[in-house]
Amino acid sequence: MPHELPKSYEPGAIETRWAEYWIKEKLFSVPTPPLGDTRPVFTLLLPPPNVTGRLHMGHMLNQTQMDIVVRWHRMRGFLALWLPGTDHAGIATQMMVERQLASEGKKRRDLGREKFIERVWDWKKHYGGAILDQMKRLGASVDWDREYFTMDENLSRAVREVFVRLYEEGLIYRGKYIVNWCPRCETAISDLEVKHEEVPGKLYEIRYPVIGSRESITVATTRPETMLGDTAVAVNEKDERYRHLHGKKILVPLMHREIPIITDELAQPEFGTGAVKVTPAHDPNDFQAGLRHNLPQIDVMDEHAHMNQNAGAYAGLSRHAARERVLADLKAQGFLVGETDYTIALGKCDRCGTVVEPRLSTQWFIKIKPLAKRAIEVVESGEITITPENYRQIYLNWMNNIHDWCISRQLWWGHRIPAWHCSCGEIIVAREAPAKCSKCGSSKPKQDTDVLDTWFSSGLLPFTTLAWPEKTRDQDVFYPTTLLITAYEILFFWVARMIMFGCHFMEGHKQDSVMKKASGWGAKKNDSVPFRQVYIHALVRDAERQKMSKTKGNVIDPLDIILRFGTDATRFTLAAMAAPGTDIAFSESRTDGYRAFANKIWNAARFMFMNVDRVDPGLRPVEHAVPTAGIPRFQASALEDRWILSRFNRVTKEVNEALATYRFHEAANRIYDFFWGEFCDWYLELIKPRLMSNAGDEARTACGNLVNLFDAAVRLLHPVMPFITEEIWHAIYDGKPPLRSVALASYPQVDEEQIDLAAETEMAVLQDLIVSVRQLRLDLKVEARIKIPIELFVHDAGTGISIMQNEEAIKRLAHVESITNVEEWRARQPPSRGTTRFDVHVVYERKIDVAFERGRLTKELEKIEKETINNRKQLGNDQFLAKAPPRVVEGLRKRAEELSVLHDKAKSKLEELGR
RNA sequence: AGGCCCGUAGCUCAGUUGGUUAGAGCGCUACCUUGACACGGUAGAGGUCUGGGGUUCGAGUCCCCACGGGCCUACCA
Repeated sequence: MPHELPKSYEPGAIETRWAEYWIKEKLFSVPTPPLGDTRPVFTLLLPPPNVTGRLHMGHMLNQTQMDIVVRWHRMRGFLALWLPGTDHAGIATQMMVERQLASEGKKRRDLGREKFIERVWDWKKHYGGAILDQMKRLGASVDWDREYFTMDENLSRAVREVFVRLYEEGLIYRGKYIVNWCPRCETAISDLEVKHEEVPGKLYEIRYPVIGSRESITVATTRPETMLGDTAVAVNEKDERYRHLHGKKILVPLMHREIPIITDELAQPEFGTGAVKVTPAHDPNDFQAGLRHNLPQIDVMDEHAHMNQNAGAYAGLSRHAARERVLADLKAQGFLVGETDYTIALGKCDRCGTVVEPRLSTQWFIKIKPLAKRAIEVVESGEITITPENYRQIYLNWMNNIHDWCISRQLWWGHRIPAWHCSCGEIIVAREAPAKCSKCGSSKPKQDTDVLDTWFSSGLLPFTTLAWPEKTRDQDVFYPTTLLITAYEILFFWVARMIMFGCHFMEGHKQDSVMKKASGWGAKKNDSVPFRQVYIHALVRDAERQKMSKTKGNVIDPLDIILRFGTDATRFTLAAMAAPGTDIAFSESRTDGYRAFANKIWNAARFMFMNVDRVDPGLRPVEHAVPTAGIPRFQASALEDRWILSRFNRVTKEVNEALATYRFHEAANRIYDFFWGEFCDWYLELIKPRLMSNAGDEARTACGNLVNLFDAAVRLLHPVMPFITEEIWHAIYDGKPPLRSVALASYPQVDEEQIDLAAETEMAVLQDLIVSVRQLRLDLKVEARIKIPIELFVHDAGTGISIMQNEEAIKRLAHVESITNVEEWRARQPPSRGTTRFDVHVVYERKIDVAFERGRLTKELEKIEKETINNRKQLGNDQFLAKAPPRVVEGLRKRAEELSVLHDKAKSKLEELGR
């Protein structure tokens, strides 16, 4: 038998099968389009997950949204390129391999740099692909032929090129500054990689004796151990209390070092004692003050944050131990004069949680202001739009306060800085290793040992993945990328840096003008931007709204959810909950509900096939390879046909609009309501008699409509639920589809001609009637099997005709034996119901529950009266009539009439009961 | 310190520019194995939209304050 679908919906088997098929068939591979191609183009760069990563809910949400958008564009005829790849993740990957080594009792230095890097590549080969394999399970429609890794040779070459150019332009410099240092990772990290945490601490007051006087000056500090490196004490010039001490010298307790008292704005009279110790080698503010006053920089710690020989007697102690010892000694010698509780914003390494140490060291930096300038302009001018809009301001605020970016890392794994140091002191920055020093001619310049911050290379991806610095056809077509969908967390890390680099290195770039225009970007002036739109997605929290974290143990594993409910249901959940700007509290009950939705679709399909196979086994939908409006071959004769066709078109319109504005939840909900609430609940029920009919072509036509409608609905849903729709779509064509995948079929578009307001209104009245009778039946506790007669009064001829024409449907769906037209008063006899269009009375011998019915009616009447009061108040208000739009006033007037009718009915029925 | 977001039915969430009667899923209640589906069908109960002011003809929606919850940015010791 054709069209066979298993009896029950089992997502697991279906999904793995299609996921493999899509990859095997290279369905989503996009070859370079030829010159003269006029198609619209859509490019999306996958935010590269870490090679060390495992799929989490954030990825899942991110990828679901991207896949929806990409599939939608592809089905609308766009040349849709989605570029996948992974990030080499310097610190994380190095940590991973170091851990592996540790289990063998080895350290990275035992192996040496080269061997270590070999190990990392080994590791990458074995475990690095995990997250991409997981992506494949999600059905992500990426172009696997273009998969990249940030350490690939071509991308590495581009990184060197960028570094050299920036250096030559004076935008990269090297210098000795205070940087954030992670003593565990043994590397510098950028400001962004430091996470601040408020912890209770103490503010210590230490007395420094003034030389040549009996006086002393008291400073406040949260880090007493750094006093060992103090080279001054600062007071504010305006502070009268210390005026007499200007120019005096003081003695650093414990170290017996003479240091000056300086006047500097660093010291604020209101805070603490108004005097502050200055430790240029251990605090960024003090560092700046030190430069202003030409103070010595005494570094008292080593790279592990242990005290060094400059710390005198404290050498060898950890910073924590040193603090204890220093405090004890100060106390013993009478220098510690106070300690108060104080909340400290402690900086910790984002990666490993170790307390970061501000450390004086020589690093490479990017002078960021010149790059930021253009990155601000393109957002301000709207060349790049950011959704939701509040992130635009956040971006601009950050950009306007940006600091230079430390890009060197003391790691082994990463892009090694293309600078060579000669013994003569010369530094040669070059694309390839120089044979000899350009200054002294020495033949052995050594390459800088540092590597670049991982974000340095990922910031280049929008163009380096398109062959930059070469100029290629791909670049002309696919750059700028169209959209970036990502998490707020990396707005600064990544998004901002891509914008800066893109605007800088792609300046003057022009996208293929025909394709640009076809894609809808004709009005955009700037093609140097890395993307035209940014969509920031929500954070996925657990059902209790808590942020998921490993330490809390509340992490929801998407693969586990997928295993239990299917990928389609999981995707649908995330889409349906993804209202822009709001976090998602993921709840399994929702996913469970959407699995039921998938099951509903499944069974509706089985029902369709059952009928098709009986009526016309060769029946196939009209092929829709090219975008067509509405459902052209749908033969709308009966009311329900016109109605469902209209509803389909309306929903199609809404879904397309929702997707265009990233309102994923709206798109998902529209489809859900349509498919279940309208198509299954009403349409299928209404056409059952015709499907079963033996008369002429009736069943054949009904089947034809059904198949064409179902096919269109499947295409409408496909971007959100790719697997079940693929399965059913192939089944519709009995395994011999006109295209290799529904993903290549066209996306439904609205045909305004097929929107039929009259049919929708007429249908609504019928639904009201059927529901009214059903309500009465339940109120009267009529047994389900029993059919009952109803008596009806209609208020207008149109309704009368409509009810007559659809008599059989009413009888069947409301379980009615006969319909008799009666006078109004009779139709209002309890038990009855009514709307402004009709009154219906149910003929049933059993007495109604008078008390219950009275209660119900009283409640109804109250509601009507309440609304009536409100309604009259408004209509009686001249201001309202004068100022409100006519549409609203008209609506209220119409409602007033309805209310009066409804009021009379309820009232008279109540009186009826009273008798 | 500055900024952002949230508080709507028992639970999880919608509610685009302020406009008529505030919605969905899950859960709950009653009835139903009607020939696709019990992962189902039919109907129902359940909300003074956190509280208090204000703007407006009109506020869940805009403004202010308070309370509660979350997040981000920041070099004040």
